[in-house]
Amino acid sequence: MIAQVVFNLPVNRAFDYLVPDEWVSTLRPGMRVVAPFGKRRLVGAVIRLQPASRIPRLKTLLRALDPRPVLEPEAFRLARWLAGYYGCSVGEACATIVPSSLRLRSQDERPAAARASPPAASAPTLSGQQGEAMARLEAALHRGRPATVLLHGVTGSGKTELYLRTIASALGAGRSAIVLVPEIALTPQTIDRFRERFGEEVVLWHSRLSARQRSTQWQRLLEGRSRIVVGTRSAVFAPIASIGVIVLDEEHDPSYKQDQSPRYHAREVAVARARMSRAVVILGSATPSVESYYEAARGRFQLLELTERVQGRPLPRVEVVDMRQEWAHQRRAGLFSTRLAMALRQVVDLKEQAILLLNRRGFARVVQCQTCGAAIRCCQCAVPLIYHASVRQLVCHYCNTRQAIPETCPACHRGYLRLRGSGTERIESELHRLFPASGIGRMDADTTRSRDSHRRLYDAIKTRELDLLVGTQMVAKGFDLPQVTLVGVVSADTALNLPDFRAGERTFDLLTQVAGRAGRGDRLGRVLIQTFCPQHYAIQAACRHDYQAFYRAEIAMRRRLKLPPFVHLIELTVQGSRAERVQTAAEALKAALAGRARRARMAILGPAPHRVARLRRTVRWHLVLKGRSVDSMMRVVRLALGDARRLHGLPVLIDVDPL
DNA sequence: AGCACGCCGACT
DNA sequence: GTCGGCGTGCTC
Repeated sequence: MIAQVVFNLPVNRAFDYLVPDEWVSTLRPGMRVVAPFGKRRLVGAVIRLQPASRIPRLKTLLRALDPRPVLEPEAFRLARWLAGYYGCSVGEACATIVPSSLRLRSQDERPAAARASPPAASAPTLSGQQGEAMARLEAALHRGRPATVLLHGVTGSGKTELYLRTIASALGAGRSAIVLVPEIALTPQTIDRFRERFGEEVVLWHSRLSARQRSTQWQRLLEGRSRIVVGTRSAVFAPIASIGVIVLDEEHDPSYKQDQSPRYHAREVAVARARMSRAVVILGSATPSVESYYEAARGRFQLLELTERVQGRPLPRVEVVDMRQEWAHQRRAGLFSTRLAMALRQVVDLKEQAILLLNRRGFARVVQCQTCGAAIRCCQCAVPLIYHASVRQLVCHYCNTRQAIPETCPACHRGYLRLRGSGTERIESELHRLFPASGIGRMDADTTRSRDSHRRLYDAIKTRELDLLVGTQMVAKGFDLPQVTLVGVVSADTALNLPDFRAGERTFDLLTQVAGRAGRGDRLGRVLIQTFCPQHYAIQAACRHDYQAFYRAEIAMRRRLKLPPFVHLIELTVQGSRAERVQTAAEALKAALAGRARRARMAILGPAPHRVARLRRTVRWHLVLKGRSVDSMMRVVRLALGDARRLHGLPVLIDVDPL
């Protein structure tokens, strides 16, 4: 017998192996095996068994890793879809679904224990609006056809309660559920609510589980002891049968997109998987992605809107501080406008709490020579180094290499270096200067490196150990802090001015989320947004808590510029060590695609140097393809790149629907 | 991806 | 005359 095996390699082919006689009767497609491959031994997945092969001299499989298939036929279908849509090999797709560190512990499989659906412990009564939405969700769930529902509800409108009830209903019908959250550490409250309601039925599933934890969870799912998976994006692949519902909470969150190959989006995978299992996808958000809202507007997704807040608490008052005027009057651009400084003073005097947002870490963004104007850049990446006062070093935010600040300018050897531009560390030190008696904390990637550090900071605010918290976007998410009465956005322009067509969407989302942190207690919250572009629609709409206004302006811009959701983009990046070779390959890639561009109805933009043109000494050029159909564009890409995804010997990275 | 083979430049 | 750079091609 011959086994066709795929490997976790950028080679979209299966390889044939002889199956040792001893396991002819036990080997099944979907099991992982160890196979000799050139001089190496690799773990691969058996995709097919057949009597013969066209390959003359076959090698023999070394051993099987699994007593039973870890990839069910449904998982294979998902793997094929993943490979087809995102342009990876079937082997890479299989490895994404079943990380090979995964081991099954025991061999016996007991049938799933029949259970009564759990008691709906302390389920609050629904508002009228929630009730109507619930009826629609029930209907969608029991129709037995795949569907996607976009649940658009302002913060505090009770989306989680609807997830819980839909899942209870699915369990009652003998089906299971997957709940995706952007990040475990940032959503402890959501997870607690699932635990409270469903207890042992819930397993946590995320990429940082140890091999042991993962195998325990796997076992629980396999035995049917747990039928709800809660986890981050990789949980969309959780090995769970007869799915009834897949929830994506905060569906607009960019962390649902994987940043390494295959660069899948959990939302797209969820929709594809739901289609295969006739399940319902619930996309929940207060600020839906433009893509999802557009799908809802054209009727591909069902739209459920929750406009009322459950406890009827008013949304906070949001004010824009026009920094242009501040500049005109003060003849300087301080970190805090007069209005923000006064508001902070008031918070401190009244012994309330405030959160400050600045979406940049470090102390100074640029270290620039006063004489020749050169900024100090990373020697491996084409980006300026960021000064971190906490470690007194210059840090590259791309490759993380560090160095001390030189005495004089390394370019002209004369100039005096100046720190320009602000990050969270500078805000923190400014707060210490202004409010020496207050407890001041900082929350960013640098202070939340260790395990639990996020929770510790959160607890410190909750217990009033801290009065003022400054941080990057992570302060905008998930917190429920009743004593916070003021939220200050130090600069709304940092997100707005990114060279990215989603800048407006990011800004609206960020401002809406952070505004939701103010006034969750009895006192009315106040939000101050500092900006040099007070008229921008994203800022204006965020001030009025008006998603519709934002969406109308944004979708008009997307339509006019032919951007997603009106087209799909595919980004192709060529990398290599030698600049000329990379550029030549990128141009050759364009030429290879150009001949078929018209038939695939796609436009080719570039080639151009990548936004970060050099990363860890690797030069990068990219092309962007624009077209209505990913399938037809990917067909052309596959023809141009061949099986190995290389051009002129250089690897080409494929990013479908880049963020 | 990794590994070998092969073909041209600077060293003992 | 060899060591080693990377460009090319293959792995059942």
